[in-house]
Amino acid sequence: MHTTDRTIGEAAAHFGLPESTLRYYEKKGLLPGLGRDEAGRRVFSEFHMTLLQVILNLKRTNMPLGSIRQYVEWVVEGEQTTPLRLDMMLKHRQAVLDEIEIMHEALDGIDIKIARYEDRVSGWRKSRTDEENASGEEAAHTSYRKEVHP
Amino acid sequence: MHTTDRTIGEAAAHFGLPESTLRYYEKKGLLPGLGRDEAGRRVFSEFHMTLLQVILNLKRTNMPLGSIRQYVEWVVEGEQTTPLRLDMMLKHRQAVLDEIEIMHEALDGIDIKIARYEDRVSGWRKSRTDEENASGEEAAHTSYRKEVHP
DNA sequence: TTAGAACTTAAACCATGGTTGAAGTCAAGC
DNA sequence: GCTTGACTTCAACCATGGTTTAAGTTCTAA
Repeated sequence: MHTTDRTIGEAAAHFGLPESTLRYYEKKGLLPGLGRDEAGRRVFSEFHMTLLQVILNLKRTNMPLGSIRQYVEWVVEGEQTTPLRLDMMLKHRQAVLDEIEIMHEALDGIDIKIARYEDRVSGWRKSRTDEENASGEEAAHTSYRKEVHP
Repeated sequence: MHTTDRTIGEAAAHFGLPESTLRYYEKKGLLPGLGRDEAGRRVFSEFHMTLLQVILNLKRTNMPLGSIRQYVEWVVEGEQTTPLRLDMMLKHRQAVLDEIEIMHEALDGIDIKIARYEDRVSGWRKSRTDEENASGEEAAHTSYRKEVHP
């Protein structure tokens, strides 16, 4: 039992997670070899704290818990799994970069909406007289309303 | 019934989604006013195709269906909801940018692992004689194995 | 006119990622 | 010695985002 060991409460506070999540992660095999003290309480060693940091990095990039578990199993198996881990991380990195690019593209569509809404609102400020300035989606919307409430 | 109208099969093919997902979206209120033909089949108008494109942009940026539904309801309510929609989109855009930044930071941690694994593998190629070159995580891993299998 | 493809509904089912509740144990301070 | 807080287990529950299944209808083309 090392001085750097932590209780579940301390580990949870450190990472800003509920204790229930850490118990759940252990149950899911993400924290292999997590010890217990004489009273049966979980002991988070420095290794497990480091591992948790890695797990959270993978989670924040949307790796499913099942894949994280595979990765952790390879870590436990030792250095002979290095090529497997390297391959997994390289693929994951590319998947994350792809995902980020897709989000950027989707953001472009959202920015167009923002621009249209800002124009509309500032148009309202310029003149409250011309009530008919629908365009784009709103035109489609109007025609939809014509069809449904003719 | 317009010439640009589509069946559920055509709409699904257009967006690369299963038909079941489109039915599910309608049930969840994401496709208000979706019509039926004489035989009771869904009719996807141009408005609904445009709306679906917007829905998918929001989804690809991880907006929950419940929020998308709120947005769609505001679209149906008309132009007086423009400020609400603008506010929602601005907040969402910032949330997406934040999320992308968090992913980039997590990627940095992953890149460090990749570098370590690549070093290790190329080290193996340089000399197969020195079997003890553990560092970082692997050192922690070793000490963990000492604790668990002493 | 009959088979097959394409659609319909409602309800059940599924995976993921947790959260919550009940009932109990343990160590420390009053 | 007794309460209080921090922990334990196990099972049940939950939300999200669909997918699947069963049973039935309808258009299309040979």
